[in-house]
Amino acid sequence: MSTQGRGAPGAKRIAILDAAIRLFSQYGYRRTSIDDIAREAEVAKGTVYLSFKSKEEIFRALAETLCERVDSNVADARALDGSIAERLVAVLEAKFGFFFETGHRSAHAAELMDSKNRLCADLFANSGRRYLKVLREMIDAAIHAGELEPSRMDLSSSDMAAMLISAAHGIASSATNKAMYHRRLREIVRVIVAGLAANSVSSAARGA
Amino acid sequence: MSTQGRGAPGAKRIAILDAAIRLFSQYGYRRTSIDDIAREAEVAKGTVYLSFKSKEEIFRALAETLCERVDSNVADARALDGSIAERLVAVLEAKFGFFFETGHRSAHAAELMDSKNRLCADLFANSGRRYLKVLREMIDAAIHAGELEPSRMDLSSSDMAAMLISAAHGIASSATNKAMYHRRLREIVRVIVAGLAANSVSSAARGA
Amino acid sequence: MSTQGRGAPGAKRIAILDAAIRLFSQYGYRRTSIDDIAREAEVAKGTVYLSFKSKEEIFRALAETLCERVDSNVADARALDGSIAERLVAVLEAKFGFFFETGHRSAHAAELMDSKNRLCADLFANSGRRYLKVLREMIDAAIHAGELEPSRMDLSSSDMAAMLISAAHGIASSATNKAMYHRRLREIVRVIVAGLAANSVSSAARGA
Amino acid sequence: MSTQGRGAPGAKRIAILDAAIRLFSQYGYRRTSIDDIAREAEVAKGTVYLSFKSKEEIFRALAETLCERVDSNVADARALDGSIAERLVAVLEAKFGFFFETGHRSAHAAELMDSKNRLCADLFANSGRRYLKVLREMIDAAIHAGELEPSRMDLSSSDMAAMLISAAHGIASSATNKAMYHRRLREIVRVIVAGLAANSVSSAARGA
DNA sequence: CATGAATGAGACTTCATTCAT
DNA sequence: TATGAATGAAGTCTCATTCAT
Repeated sequence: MSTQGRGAPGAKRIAILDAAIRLFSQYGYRRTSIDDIAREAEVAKGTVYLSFKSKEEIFRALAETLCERVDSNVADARALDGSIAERLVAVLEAKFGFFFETGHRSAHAAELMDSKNRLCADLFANSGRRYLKVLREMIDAAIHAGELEPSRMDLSSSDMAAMLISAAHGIASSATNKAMYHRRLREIVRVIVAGLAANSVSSAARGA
Repeated sequence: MSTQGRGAPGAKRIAILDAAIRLFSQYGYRRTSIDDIAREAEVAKGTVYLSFKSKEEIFRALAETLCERVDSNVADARALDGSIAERLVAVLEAKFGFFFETGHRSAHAAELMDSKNRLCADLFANSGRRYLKVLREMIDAAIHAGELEPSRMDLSSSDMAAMLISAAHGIASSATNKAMYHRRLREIVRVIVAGLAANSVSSAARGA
Repeated sequence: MSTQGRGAPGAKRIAILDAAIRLFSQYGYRRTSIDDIAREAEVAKGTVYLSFKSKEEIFRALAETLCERVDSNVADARALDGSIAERLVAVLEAKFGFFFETGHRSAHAAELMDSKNRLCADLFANSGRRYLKVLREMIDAAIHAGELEPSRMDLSSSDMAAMLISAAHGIASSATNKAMYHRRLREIVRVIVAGLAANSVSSAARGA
Repeated sequence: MSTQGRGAPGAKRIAILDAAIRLFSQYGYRRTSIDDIAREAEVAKGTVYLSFKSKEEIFRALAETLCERVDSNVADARALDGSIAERLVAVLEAKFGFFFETGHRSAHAAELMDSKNRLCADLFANSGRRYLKVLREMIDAAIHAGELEPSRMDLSSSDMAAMLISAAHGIASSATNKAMYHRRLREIVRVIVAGLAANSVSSAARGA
């Protein structure tokens, strides 16, 4: 703390955000006190209030950072090559993978991105809308390319997108580490794609 | 002394649990105070401590009650007739439907059944294991009956069971009311069943 | 504290108010912490919040009590006999005498009744209006009785009432104990009455 | 190093004092933070501590300045011509008029000159003594000149001086602007002078 | 059994003061 | 001389838990 001096501007702010995401993830928002955050960030309690007006604002800042990173990850993932299933997995993982960033699924990570969260409902609602659009466009493209045909099950591309999001979300709740999450996500996406493939007689379904 | 005996023994206890589940669902565990619960249950604050040693114990008792009800619901649902997809939907809804019991998804209902919850991890772990077994048995039966063939996608019946649970869980997070939940659950179960059907050429896939 | 048990209902509330008025008088509102009040009242900090929702509410309750007592004192004083000067002194002392109730003028007592105080401006404004009316009525009666004639100095009975209030207020600021206050108040009232007597040739002015 | 020397030495100190008196007057001592003062003075917070050792010292410096200005104003006022009443009004206004310097009575100006203020009790005590002496000398001169005769009401010239001070002080508490203050001060001084005139049969009292 | 007044640890936030640059 | 980031004591308020009645 003393060693960095005026080192990087905003270094303290970042240290505080880092500490906050660690603690919020592990203990939840309410169980994490400003004192805890300050101690973890190795700054004084008052220092926290130089960068953030309130505890809620720390949360919002975290949420913003998260949304930005997710948007960026999603854009990268979307540009990858591969089968529609592979690409969907990549894009879904880009959004939900951060749950496991610290190595294993953190008990309260979900709280951070709970779209019902009153502290940043607007933020996540916007991010969610953008994301849904991305998925829908990918699915529409795959429909045109003859890879998918959700209408066979009376589903629109929006329905399918929502289904994939729910599935990825649900898996994040039960997986305990990134590898497990990745495997299960791949499995369910493959199954859903198989279920909604253009003619399920082809490809994976038939195996031949 | 005067009021006692009037109701069934444990009437107060039940009133407290009822109040607690209402309040926890709506406001969350931390934001609900013992005072709130006592007021909602129309007993004195001290009375709460006659039935429960601590706030955490109220939570555990609630969790136990919930698990029992889920077990009972699941047993009922399992006895129903119908296609494998229909029966799976019924059994999944028996477990996750309580999210919407009050009419619409309560903001904090998930918290109550978060298997990561330190307050009753053991409880939910056991309940979850029992439930997984039920699903696996249903799936195994369907495999024997030639309705399902998850191995075609390199999945065991356990894998498929876990996949369905994740899917149901994920949908509960995004649906906002029971009707929406039911529709989406049916959709994803049908898609998964289609993807893992014995020969996907048959049934839903082919339509014949 | 333990000895009074359920003794008098509201006993704690009164103890807290007593402590508060002592401390506010001596140290001022801002310099007195809730902890101080609780310690002085010999209750726990939380106990204070059973009777009062906030520190401001303690202040308001104090102000209300004060206003009521002043109103009552004023009504009593008004009923007394004596010369107009004597009766005015009594009525003025009924309102401003509490400054010295604890024996000597408390450093911050004025703050409690500062009509500019945002915490109870309404309270004091009303009390002040009632009080001004009382004085005006007394003065009007004395004018009709031929004892006073403020119009000789181009003053209305309202002007004279305001003048007396200011005088009493100003004296309260400089006197250091009740005896001194009483003496000075009598002096200035006698002088003002002399200055505004019906014909200043008479009575006190002439001495004959 | 670069900016220094640009202004007069002590320019910053004066800017800080100016800012402080503005803010203390408007918000009171406790509600005004060093940050506020620094911002209002357009210097950095640390700079405040180059000129003043503590917040209290700012207050003391302000009080000193105020006392000096009052002394100077009083000396000027004393030199004016006019009746004894007019001269007393001028001298009283010289001391108490600053309450309204900003146009209207500032909510917390009184706090600055509260003689009970522990931060500068000595300062104000001395200033007060000097001021009392001035008034007493004026009154003594008027007594010799046959204009006043407080002894008729058993008052010394000191008593009369204290009475005038209290009156002026009390009026400052109730007046809301300079015009109102001036009018009321004139009224009460005229009444007091009438009450203590050499022979109240004369002058204003008789009108003839 | 039932009550609710009482407790006190602990939460969030403010702000006078210091100090490395 | 000037800066402003950093500090931490202190303040207001909440709430799980206890206990005398």
